[in-house]
Amino acid sequence: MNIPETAETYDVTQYERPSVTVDVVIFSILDEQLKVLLIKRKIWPFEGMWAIPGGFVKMDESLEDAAYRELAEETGVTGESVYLEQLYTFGQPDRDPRTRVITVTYFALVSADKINPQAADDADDVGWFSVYHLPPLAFDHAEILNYALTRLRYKLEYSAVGFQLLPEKFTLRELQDAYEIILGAKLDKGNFRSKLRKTQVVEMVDGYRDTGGRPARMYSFREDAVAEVKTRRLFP
Amino acid sequence: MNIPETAETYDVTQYERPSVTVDVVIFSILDEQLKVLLIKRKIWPFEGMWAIPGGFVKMDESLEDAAYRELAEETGVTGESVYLEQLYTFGQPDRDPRTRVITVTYFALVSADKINPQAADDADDVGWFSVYHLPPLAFDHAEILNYALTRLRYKLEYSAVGFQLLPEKFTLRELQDAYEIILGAKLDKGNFRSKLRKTQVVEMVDGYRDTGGRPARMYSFREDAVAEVKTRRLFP
DNA sequence: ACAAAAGTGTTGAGAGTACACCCATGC
DNA sequence: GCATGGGTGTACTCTCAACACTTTTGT
Repeated sequence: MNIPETAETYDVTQYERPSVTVDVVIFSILDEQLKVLLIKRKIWPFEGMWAIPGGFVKMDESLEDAAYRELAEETGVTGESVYLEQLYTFGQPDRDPRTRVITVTYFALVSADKINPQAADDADDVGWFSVYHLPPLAFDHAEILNYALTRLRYKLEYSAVGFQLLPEKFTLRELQDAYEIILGAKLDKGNFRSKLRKTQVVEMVDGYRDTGGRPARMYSFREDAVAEVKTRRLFP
Repeated sequence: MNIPETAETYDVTQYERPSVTVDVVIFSILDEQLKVLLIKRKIWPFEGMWAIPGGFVKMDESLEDAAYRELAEETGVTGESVYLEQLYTFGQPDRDPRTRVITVTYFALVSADKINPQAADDADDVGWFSVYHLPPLAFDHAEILNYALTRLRYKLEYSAVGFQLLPEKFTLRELQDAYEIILGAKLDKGNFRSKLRKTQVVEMVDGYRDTGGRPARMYSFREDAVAEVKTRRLFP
């Protein structure tokens, strides 16, 4: 071709097109561990290996709709009761041996009590894995998962997305446990609670949870709360 | 079709594919203002309107390579002397009237002294616009630009990307000016400098710049510096 | 000497952190 | 009573932010 390389001068429909998929890294807290949902591939390539759930974007659906669709197909969770955020787009030319596939990845936080396991076609082919004990993954999915985990931890530190992993009502200890599980570090109980009070992101609701000792008050997340903290500036 | 909706069971090559483009929001500081590079469209749709530079992703190049290519085509700037970061992927089904086009957007920071204007084909069709006085933009490019600006400001507050907008050697006043221009706020000279000293991201180099008063020492960015600040946590 | 811009120091308020202490329940 | 876990308070340290001050040049 001796037409200048300014793309826009071509007929857009003539271009060779890559495939586009949406992959969703679904996190939840199960058995006191941060887990991620994986599905076992049944076909070539990477047959029999575990992979992040995903699928092709339909021509008339938005990327976000496609992500919600994948989420619903695998967990049975629908609507706005989940946190869903676009993560990154991976597009190395050789990441899929079949053809050029560009994948737009999302990450989702789902509370364990909302998951509907029978939604998935076949139990044997769907599994929740601890993020610390992952099987070998298909494609570049290990890289994607690693990226998602980094983002989750980062996000957790300056916003209140952690609540999305808990049921409607929870105790402060349960909330702190969730944070400790994800961050992989112990937090100070007193400081955790005092800051929580100052930010006013939770409110006390009726009911107590029986534990080994004194019963714990139940709390719920305040929808109207400003759930972001002012970021510490590098330069003042 | 009565095959289950699990995408992977189909032949991947049979799927109808969207077009994929890469758009690059290129920022620089010119005339003491934060400016963005736009190009005037010559063809339908949005003929004659200004747009963010971009083009189709070739089948054998990575997304990042495509972004670097666009950057080089419009500014003449090549290699690692620019800051380039993936921003977000926009894919509303109706964002381009011609066909389904999914665009992976990047944002770039280029120092004014590196820009090579004659690289662009035609001067009339390329322009630097203040981010505060933008013309109407094609497609959803206003939304993209707005998103890029938010990210730039955000990024600036907790990392040292601001240096990418300055020449190799600069005075601390020039650095502070750059920050003030982008953030749209006055900063305290003393605090700016003392924090800069603590973070050790710049080092004094030979030479002085003549100003109205006492000559200013020249500084340069330290490549080995840790240019990220610990983010303030929502919960301790 | 004075203006102009570079460059440094001080100080009070508020955030971060470690840790100790009190409270309510079951056995 | 005592073990267990819930819940609060205190005191020290460090960062943040406003502002005053000193230094070096040109005219």
